[in-house]
Amino acid sequence: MSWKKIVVPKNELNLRLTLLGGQSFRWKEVENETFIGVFANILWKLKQNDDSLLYKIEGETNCDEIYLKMKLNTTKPPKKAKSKQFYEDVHYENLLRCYLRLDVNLQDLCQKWKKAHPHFTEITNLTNHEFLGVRQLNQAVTENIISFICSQNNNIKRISSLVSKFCELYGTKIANCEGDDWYSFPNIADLKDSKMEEKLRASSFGYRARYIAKCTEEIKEKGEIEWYSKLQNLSYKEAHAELLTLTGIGPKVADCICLMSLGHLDSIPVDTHVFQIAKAHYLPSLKPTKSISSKVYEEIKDTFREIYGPYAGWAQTIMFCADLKQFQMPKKNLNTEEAEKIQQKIKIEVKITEK
DNA sequence: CCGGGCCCTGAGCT
DNA sequence: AAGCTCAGGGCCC
Repeated sequence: MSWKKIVVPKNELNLRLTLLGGQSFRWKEVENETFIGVFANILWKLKQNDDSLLYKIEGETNCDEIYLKMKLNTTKPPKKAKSKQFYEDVHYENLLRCYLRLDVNLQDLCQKWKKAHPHFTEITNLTNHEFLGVRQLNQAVTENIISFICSQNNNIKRISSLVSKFCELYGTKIANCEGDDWYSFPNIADLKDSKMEEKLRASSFGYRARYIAKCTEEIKEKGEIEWYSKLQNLSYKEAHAELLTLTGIGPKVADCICLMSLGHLDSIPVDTHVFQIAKAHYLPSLKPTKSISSKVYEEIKDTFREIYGPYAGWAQTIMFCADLKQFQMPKKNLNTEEAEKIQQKIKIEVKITEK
């Protein structure tokens, strides 16, 4: 298959930050500006040029029906297609549009957010606007849950290795590409394994092994897709409360799941990092503590929601990404003169946006 | 409610 | 070189 394209201006999409910024842990940069990874049981290669997103299918197993049903409200791609090729292209393009939420106009949202609070203007200017292209991915629920159980007390690099280990253990091999074997992310039905906890411990999941083993069992009992669909249709608050009943899922991970795979885009995952951002720019009265109390947690969520509105979670993802160490501009490159110029520019823009 | 100790692991620092 | 802290938390008391 050759490269196919979807027209998307560059300011609507920053592929690297979107795929590698800690939302999903399944993407890898294989060569300059080309990314490879799996969703919906399909192995994708993605890259960008000036006005388009380019994609190429490197392999697939049976398409993930749960993903299709939950996200596109169908179990099969449409059959009216003129030819097989046409039918496939429409199918893949729809999936990719869905995964990247290309139906949402991000530039419009960013304009609103800039007006909503000077901090948003500040980070986008300081980082040369590249973070405005960070999109909120629409991920598979099971993958999202397990990935973020792995994320606790952990860093992106190790989370990625745990997630890919999990797929090797329980997923189906899709293809070998660029020297790596790529596997599907298993659904709950693929996880019939009474020895899961000890296997995961042996693969260095640590105490998360027990959480994953219990949690997946609990999801099975709740009915997996029926339960997921219910969570999608509930209000954010109700869905969040339901998720807290699962072993290994606390307030922060529940918010990640609401935001990243259940379509509750006003959900704000508050971790230590977001706490720091909140303290620095929104709630200076916050006192530094070792753990975030539920009262403070709610206060931070409410504050962001009030300022940024129904897509507040997406705004938070952009702020989080801009704050991630691995994406920060090296400060050495900015001499004081340049830094001052930028500061001046921000002040002017802030004044404009305040009006 | 709140705060603290504990849980696994590996990287980075001292 | 061993020991420390820290990293997108959660559970239990």
